[in-house]
Amino acid sequence: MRLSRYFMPTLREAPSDAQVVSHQLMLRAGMIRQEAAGIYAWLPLGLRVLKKIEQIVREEMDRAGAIEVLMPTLQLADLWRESGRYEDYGDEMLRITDRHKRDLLYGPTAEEVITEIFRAYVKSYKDLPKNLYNIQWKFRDERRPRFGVMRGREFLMKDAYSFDVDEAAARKSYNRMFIAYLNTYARMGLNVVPMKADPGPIGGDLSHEFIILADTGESQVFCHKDLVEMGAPGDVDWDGDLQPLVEQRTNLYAATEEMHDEAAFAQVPEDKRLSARGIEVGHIFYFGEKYSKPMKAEVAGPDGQNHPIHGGSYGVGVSRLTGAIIEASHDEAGIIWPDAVAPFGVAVINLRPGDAGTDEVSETAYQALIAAGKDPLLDDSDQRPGAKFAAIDLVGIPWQLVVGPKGVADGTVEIKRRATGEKQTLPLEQALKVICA
RNA sequence: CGGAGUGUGGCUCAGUCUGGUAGAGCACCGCGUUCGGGACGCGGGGGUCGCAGGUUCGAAUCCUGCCACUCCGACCA
Repeated sequence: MRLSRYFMPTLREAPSDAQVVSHQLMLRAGMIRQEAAGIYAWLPLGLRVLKKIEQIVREEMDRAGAIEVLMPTLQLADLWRESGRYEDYGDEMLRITDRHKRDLLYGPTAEEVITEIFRAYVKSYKDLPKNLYNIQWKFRDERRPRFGVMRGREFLMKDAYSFDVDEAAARKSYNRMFIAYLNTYARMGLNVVPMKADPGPIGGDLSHEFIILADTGESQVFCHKDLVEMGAPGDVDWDGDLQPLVEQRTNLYAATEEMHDEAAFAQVPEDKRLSARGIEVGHIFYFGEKYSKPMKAEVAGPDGQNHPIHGGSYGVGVSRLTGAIIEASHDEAGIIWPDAVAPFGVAVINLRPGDAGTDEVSETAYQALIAAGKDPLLDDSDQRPGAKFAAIDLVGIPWQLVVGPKGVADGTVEIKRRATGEKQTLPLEQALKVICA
């Protein structure tokens, strides 16, 4: 992409509405524009990041055996009356009436819809297990939206739903998602810690929040240090026994403030106790027959009788992650994108557009990087060098390849790694090798 | 939903107390000098001062009502 033809409206100063750093940086980098409280338009740069995060989530869901569907944003109120949640959900649910005076709602989640779909087609235990997910916009009319896209009213969520014949089978489905989540966040360059969450009315131990550690996180969290460094399992035998991998994590102490047990935390060796700030970026739970019973999602068992299925649901806040990653990765100059989610892989900065030498070298570099699949942004804009450096630092592109008249005269370019600030002056061929390594 | 605050060009803000021709910086347009970490000079364009009433000869400014947004708290991908 050539910056001169792109739409990347960066701001020198953050709008005063924005208080948290990720929100300020997203506005300054021209990623989003607020249209109403908790409702945002995604501008080209923001959309690129959002799509990359979404794609990572999708790939890891697919790898773990989940199947993608797409459910509507608008749902029938009658379905929610059936599950008993229509009245319970309260003012957070955005209720809509169509021209026929039919009650609709903008989905805050999709247990009802997916259960309706499932029960229409699946009738036998032989068809289980199944895990269906979608990545769709949700709306929750929060009392107080804040923190930019981290607590918007409209947000993009991946929500997966598992269907199993009994609790033991549901636990296996749960474990697959548990591992898939670890892999998902690791690919985004995040340190994530699964923490025991309030299981709600169902009880049991099958509910975890996935928390990334960031100094500006909104909740206080406590955990065993080893969890942070443990890394992700990667590809595993998804049909095998995942319980040991899960227990390797759940056996170590980890809890958010609400679930914190000071006595249990005191059992953790002192040098392993970590008390930090965190942001919730995922939540998984098993809810048994909560929806299948009232909504009659049943399959025939080997005994020939119908049994309600055992369900679980698994959420990832996709739009929230854009903000959360920034909270975890930024400096005074701006955003520092992990390579996997960066809007562009590298910025080629032509310091003197119109100069035959810099134009030629920039163009050569740009074409080579396109060919290498590095998705480059060519800054061919007519601005002073300082402004260009500041803008590219701000938007957080992982690599900068700087083409200036001085370098062209000695046959070199400068490359800079955004995360470390490390600079190298090299002939173009070598610079490209370093970036493409 | 309780408490606090803010609405003035695209962005940051001054002006409001004490009513009297709407301002600055950044951004934008033109010309010139510049050009390796957010340059400088000269000239220019752009604002129903959140909305609606009211007071007044006269309202960004005072009064009333409403709306929007932000922050703190209780609740949440």
